[in-house]
Amino acid sequence: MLRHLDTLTETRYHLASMTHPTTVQAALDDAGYRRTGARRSIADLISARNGPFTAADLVADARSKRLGVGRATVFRTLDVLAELHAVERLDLPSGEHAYVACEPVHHHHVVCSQCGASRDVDDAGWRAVVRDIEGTTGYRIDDHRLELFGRCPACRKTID
Amino acid sequence: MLRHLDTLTETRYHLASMTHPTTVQAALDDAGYRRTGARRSIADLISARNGPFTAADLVADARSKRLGVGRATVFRTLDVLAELHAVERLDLPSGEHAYVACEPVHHHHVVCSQCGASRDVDDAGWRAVVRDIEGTTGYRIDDHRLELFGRCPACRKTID
DNA sequence: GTTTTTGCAAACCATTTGCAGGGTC
DNA sequence: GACCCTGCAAATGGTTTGCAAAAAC
Repeated sequence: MLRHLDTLTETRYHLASMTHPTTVQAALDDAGYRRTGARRSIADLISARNGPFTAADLVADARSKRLGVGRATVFRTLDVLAELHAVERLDLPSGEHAYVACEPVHHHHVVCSQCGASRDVDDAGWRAVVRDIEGTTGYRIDDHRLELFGRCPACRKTID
Repeated sequence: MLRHLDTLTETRYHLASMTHPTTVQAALDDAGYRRTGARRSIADLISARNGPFTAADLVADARSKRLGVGRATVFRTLDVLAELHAVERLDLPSGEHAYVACEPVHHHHVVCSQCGASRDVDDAGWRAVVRDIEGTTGYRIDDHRLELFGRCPACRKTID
């Protein structure tokens, strides 16, 4: 079952956002969804990606590989995966959505503004900040949305 | 020029997100945009709101007050205001955008998940967290997006 | 009078939905 | 065989755009 990653076009940035190839499919299986060709294809396409991707990206992937997977199914499957926390949904300023494969624990990503490589970030003082904010505002914070953008180490080495 | 706020329907939560009534208009003036009726109307509508609002909200406001302001103009003006940082643009999970009037300095908001009241939040340790993340990931963070949700003090006093 | 703005309606584009056929269990 | 899934195409809904008329400078 373990699939090799030799075919990846970008191999430099697996890092933390890289998920085990079968994790996505497993999430569907565990939740009792039927093992269909379309879902398997989509799971594979997601596993083959490293950085954030959009639904349109997957549709294009599926199309170029002639997998015969419809737009609607891509959206439906991404919806399910997001609900299962097999994938995290980001809200882009453009109004469209991006997704990243991830483990089902809450965490955040830094996305490179140049090459798009993403990394997970641990709670590093984050909890403390939330507590502090609760103290000064009186609000009891129960949810948040955090996205970080910047240049990754590799890109920073380039002149520009 | 100073406009009274007596007509506000919600008066409980001015708090920090409440901007001086003329701030929005001033931003347009300062940037050299023409003083038109439509822009003045929109500036007023924004100033009359406290919490986050959507473009559709403003369109509805304008319509109910028969101000004769078109949808397109609302969007165009919000775009300009966001660019001028007279308004902050939030990306809702639904894919639509919300806006909050704010001062042209970078800061964040806590939004009450129950009544919608919002407050500004100072940097309270936030900078430290960013520095820490830069240290552990090697990324040089130059932009971020942060939204906090929780119940405000007033709502927490209610049974549920 | 020139240039910017505006409103309208049509265009866009990501996402959703209705539905009949097809695959899974 | 029953029910779940899928693809297609049409519908949706927020946002944008083309354009001629209107307003600001």
